[in-house]
Amino acid sequence: MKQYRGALLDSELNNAIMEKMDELLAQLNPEQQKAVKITRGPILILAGAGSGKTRVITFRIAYLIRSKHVDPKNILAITFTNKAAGEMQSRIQNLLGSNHDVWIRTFHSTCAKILRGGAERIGIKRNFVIYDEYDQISVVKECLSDLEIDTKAFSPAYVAAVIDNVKENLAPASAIEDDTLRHIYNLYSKKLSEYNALDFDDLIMKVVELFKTDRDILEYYQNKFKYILVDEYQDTNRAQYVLTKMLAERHRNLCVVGDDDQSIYSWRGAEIKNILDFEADFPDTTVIKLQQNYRSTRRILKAASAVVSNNEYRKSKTLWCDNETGEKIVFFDADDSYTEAAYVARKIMELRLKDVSLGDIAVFYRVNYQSRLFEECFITYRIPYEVVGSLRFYERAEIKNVLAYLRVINNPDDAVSLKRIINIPSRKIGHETIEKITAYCEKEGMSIYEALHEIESIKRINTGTRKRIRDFTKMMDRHIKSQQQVDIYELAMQVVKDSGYLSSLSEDRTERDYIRRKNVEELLISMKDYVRERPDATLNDYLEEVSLRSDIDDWNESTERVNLMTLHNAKGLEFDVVFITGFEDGLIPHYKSQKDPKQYEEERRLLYVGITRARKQLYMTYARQRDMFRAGPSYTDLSPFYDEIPRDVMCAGYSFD
DNA sequence: CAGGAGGGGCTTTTT
DNA sequence: GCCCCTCCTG
Repeated sequence: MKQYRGALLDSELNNAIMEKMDELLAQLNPEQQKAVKITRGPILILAGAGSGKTRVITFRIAYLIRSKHVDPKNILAITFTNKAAGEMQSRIQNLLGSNHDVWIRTFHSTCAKILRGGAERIGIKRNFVIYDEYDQISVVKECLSDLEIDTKAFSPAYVAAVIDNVKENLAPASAIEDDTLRHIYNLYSKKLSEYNALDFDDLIMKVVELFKTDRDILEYYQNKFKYILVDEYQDTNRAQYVLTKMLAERHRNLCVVGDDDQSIYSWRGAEIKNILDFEADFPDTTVIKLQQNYRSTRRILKAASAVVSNNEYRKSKTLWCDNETGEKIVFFDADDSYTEAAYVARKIMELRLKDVSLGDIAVFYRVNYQSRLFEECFITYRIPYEVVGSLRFYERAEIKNVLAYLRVINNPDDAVSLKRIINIPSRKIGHETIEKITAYCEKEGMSIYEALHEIESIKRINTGTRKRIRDFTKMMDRHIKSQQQVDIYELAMQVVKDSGYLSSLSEDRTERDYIRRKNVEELLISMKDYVRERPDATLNDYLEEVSLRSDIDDWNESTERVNLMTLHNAKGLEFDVVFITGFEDGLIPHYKSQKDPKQYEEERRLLYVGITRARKQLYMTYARQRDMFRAGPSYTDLSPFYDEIPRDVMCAGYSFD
């Protein structure tokens, strides 16, 4: 009887869900419906800007679960940022009205999670640390100095780029033709494994390695992920492509979504050919093109299409729309960058009087340092603003210092972090001492942290220094022990107090130190929140999350503030009013991208991305003079892309005085 | 041997 | 403008 009632309720519930699903599907155009309903086999969804992509993806996942009764555990959805993942997570939750176990993650966090489970299989310890680009540069510098290579001949940044390139393409070290670079690469790899650290690209590469080494693990994930969806497919690199292919091989229910016109990460190894060649890779692919734009006015769309149509290397498609004609694009030709900023500020004041919400306005620029002028100007005009990016919170020195302490506690082999904090605050343990310890490590084949415990056996260190090292080591050992007993917030609190770091920041009276202290406090508060939200999380979990967090993730959309960000950060977002600033030759396109035609086309796509973010009104500004930091003001030329925008959708902005 | 002071260098975009 | 490296001082 009971069972019968249950079944009845279930079927009622099901009917309600099916009705709701039908209702949802009715909101979609025929192409979008196809994109939701074709669930089997490989599918390529070419989703033009503003074509309702996010909606299609979320409906698709809801449809799989509700209408096709797919277990949420069997779905993997890959997004470009954690923020996009979080948004998708909550949208699906809203659609389904309950929690679900769909894996919605970035490539990097997916891989980190897989490695936490099976890394030991390929000789990586479970508590590995993830190195960001600055940590990576530190290791490269160590390598260069160990090998006595002049940093002028091989700049650390260049070497890091070579290393990334090799890994992004899953190439073996032997593929590096230059002997010196190959040696550096090998030493770099050796150091990372000694430090029990992985860099960003390792996360992907090591998972591929793991899958090749252990068929059982691969099969486990192949069976787990019966349905795979990859968003922003145009921005995947070779390693990510191989990984995706491995995972999808068994069930072949792979849906990739992207827009070749919005591929803007080739410099990070992204291969636009992954999306262009998808049909060749999977011959039975269903191709769906979403070409109706629901976002922008006709004029904005016309400008965007005209610009991008100058690219050779693309799948041909035409975006169209039913939307309003809209206002003309306003182009403002400023005498210099200060006038440009003032123009933007005064326009924003004007918009504000017309009841445009500040949160619906965005200012885009090509490079982060352009934000400074706008910030200064907005402060004088009392315009609330928020900078997304630039000085990233987790990359600030004081934040990295605190995290470095925690990283060492979590993984004492992490030499980069250990060297970072051993003399912060000053304990009078300097370079010379570190050098001696490192030499000892080499000889004895141990980690620095181990060597610190044998400090008495290391020669030529004076007694005072020895004592200070003993004190430091004892303190760290204490924290390593107490790690299990207290939560992350408590631990961090103890560490910043015990190490003297917090008081070292409090002693100084400069404005900067005050800001630093505030930042550390902010970090501690965020840890408290983290502990409250995820009481079971380990220190390792926390550090991983922080390493993979980008700052667009923390950005809060609904605030009443003007949004300032780079064109790259603007991807995936939309605003009523958009300002594209610095519309100059050398910035858009960036001067470093002018020689290579492929890169030049990418700059055009970047502009395309910027233009298509605007719903109602677009402003573009150009400064005839711009301060190139030290060299004083220099004269600029208008962007060559200016001529690609049809004259009839544009008009000149006026100056205010 | 640590750490401050001063000079040279360079800055695209970021998971 | 700022950061990093090097050299010199204490």
